[in-house]
Amino acid sequence: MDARANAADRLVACAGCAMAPLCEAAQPMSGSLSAVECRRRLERGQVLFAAGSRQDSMFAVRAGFLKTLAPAGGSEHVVQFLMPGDVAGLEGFGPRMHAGSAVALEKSEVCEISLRRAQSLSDAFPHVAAHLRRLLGRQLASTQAHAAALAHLSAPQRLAAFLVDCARRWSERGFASDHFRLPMERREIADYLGLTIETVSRLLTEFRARGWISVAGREVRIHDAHALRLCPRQP
Amino acid sequence: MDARANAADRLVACAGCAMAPLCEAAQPMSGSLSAVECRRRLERGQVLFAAGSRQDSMFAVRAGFLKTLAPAGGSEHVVQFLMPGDVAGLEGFGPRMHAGSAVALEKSEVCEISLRRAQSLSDAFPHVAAHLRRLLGRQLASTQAHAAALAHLSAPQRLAAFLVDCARRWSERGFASDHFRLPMERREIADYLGLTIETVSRLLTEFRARGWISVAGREVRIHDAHALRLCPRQP
DNA sequence: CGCCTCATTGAACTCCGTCAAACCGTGTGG
DNA sequence: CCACACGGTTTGACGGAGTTCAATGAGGCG
Repeated sequence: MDARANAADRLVACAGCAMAPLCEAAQPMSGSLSAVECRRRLERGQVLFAAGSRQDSMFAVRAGFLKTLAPAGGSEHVVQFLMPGDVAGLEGFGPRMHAGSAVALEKSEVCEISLRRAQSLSDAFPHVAAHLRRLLGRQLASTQAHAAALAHLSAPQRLAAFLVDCARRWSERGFASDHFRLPMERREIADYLGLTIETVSRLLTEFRARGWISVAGREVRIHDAHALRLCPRQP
Repeated sequence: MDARANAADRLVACAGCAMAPLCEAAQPMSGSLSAVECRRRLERGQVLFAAGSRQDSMFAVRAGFLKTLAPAGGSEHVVQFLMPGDVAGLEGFGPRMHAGSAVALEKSEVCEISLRRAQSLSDAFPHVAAHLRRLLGRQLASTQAHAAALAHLSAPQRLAAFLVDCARRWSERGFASDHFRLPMERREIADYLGLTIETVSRLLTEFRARGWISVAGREVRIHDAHALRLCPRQP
């Protein structure tokens, strides 16, 4: 069951992977099959890279889920959740050091590409360089949108937007658009949204009572995405 | 007076400009003096680029101050303030369209570099491509840090951190490290920090009452940066 | 089964937003 | 020059959204 799920994830991983152009560019260049130098398997809770550590690689999620954390006044804060096909470690392009860290939410597998490799591929293939810039630009735009949401949206609006966003990203990978699993704890959702676990829990039951969603543990089904999107300041 | 201030800004602009490597790379390549194709003067309130418009340039602030805005549920939200030497428009590398907009806070001047130009310079000079990646990576890291601050810090902590950050960036450009001008309105500070004007105003007087800062209109002097950094949840 | 972590629910509190009024600096026109 | 208007800022009083504290319920695993 778990193995089958991982296999299914892998199927979409390479086709829709954000790193695919790098791998394709690398194929005719060297004997290796792709730009990926090694794959790493991660157990739940295992750290892929830690804040402050030297950055010499970027990563593509091949299977499973991860979270990335940014330092915030001594503590750390969840800044994004990574699905298969997503990329981690781009923010380390700046100071050559990881500003934040990445941790597996469940048994996962990532493809590692060394920065040297990425750099030489970029230098050899302009379209790879452009692709990396696009990736960075997209991630920057989405992080800005997240900051805007934290600053301006009420708690119900934030949670509703989060659920809709999860469904969208999940369906973009070829899965059901109205049914998905939240692989992270409530605590991590709350952290990501700048709320507390209690508020998240209360709002989920609120949404369920209104018939907008079904929640069973970490399984979520969306019944009325429209209502979630229009979620007013106080539901 | 205004002219003198602008002149002073320009002096640091090129030496410390984030775009400098592009200009230096372009010099021996073509007859032009730099990578900059045109300079644009902006009046207070003038829009440099708008969300949804086609992106074909990036910009370096040469003089004055700007704000960048991200769309947030119909409205817009201030995601950063740009000082001379800062760069705007990188988030458009993704969708080839400006996700957000940029507006001048006061009479300003920016250097415009077309994306085509940036691209060809990147392809010709690997170190320019690496520099662009660094810029994007840095901006990504700082936007993540801002999101973390919005999610986790109390109102006083956010404002204190903002003041300290302004002082740091201002001093990095060679100016006084304890004395600067806030060129934006209270409304824009509040927007950036996810607060209201009233809260910002109240906290500024609070900080002043504690002797941590002096405030006279938009002029700010920091007396106790240490206290600001340690600013507890309720001051 | 017993223990642990995670999740849910309830009640009291509080920070901060909302509403409202006063204040101030600047420009404008009589 | 003064009166006035106007946008931005400050200050006060109040209420509510969301946190905090606390207790209970529900799975997961040895």
